[in-house]
Amino acid sequence: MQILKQDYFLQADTLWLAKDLLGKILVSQIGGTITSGRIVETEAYLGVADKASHAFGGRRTARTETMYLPGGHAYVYLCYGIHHLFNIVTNQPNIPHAILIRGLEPVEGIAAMMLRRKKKIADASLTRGPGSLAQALGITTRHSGLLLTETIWLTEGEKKFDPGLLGQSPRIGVDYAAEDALLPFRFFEKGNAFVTKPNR
DNA sequence: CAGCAGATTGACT
DNA sequence: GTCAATCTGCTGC
Repeated sequence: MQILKQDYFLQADTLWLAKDLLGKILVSQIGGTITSGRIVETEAYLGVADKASHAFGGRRTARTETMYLPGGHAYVYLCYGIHHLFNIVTNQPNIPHAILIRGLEPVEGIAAMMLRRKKKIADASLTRGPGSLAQALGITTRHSGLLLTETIWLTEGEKKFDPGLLGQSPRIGVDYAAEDALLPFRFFEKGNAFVTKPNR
């Protein structure tokens, strides 16, 4: 399977990238195990001008510093003190855009995912939601700042994403972002069980 | 330095 | 439907 190179993540249109990532495969090789899934839900965060972004207004902290790296790096942060949320840094250096991966359809290593998620049944909750899929793939904050080449990387999907199934909506959980909370920067595959609600 | 809210999830009423 | 879990970083005393 063709690995996506860093050039792909350096291009400037983060909204286009968020759409284009649907159908691509996210792979991790952590603890000697390969786990992977097909991306079915993303959200774009447009850096300094976006009130919902951690980098709004050019904010820099130890946590957000990785978003200022060139596209193609991982940005992982802890939410509510418990959940590790995986983002892909996009765009040129010092433009802190990122794309949050919110839903995955499992492809490889389902048994390993079930162990990590402490689940006896492989239902949609295995990799639905940003905290869930990061746990299933073994991704934590210690992977933040890694280039997406060896431990975590992306490949082209087996089949092309069907544009007729593209759904678009405001982002989830960003009500605090005032008028930017209404921006339709969430993209998903309509009707897919591994998309958080609303999924139509 | 205390208080609070957050790009969430899962357990429980 | 409600609510607790618990780390990061912002606000204000």
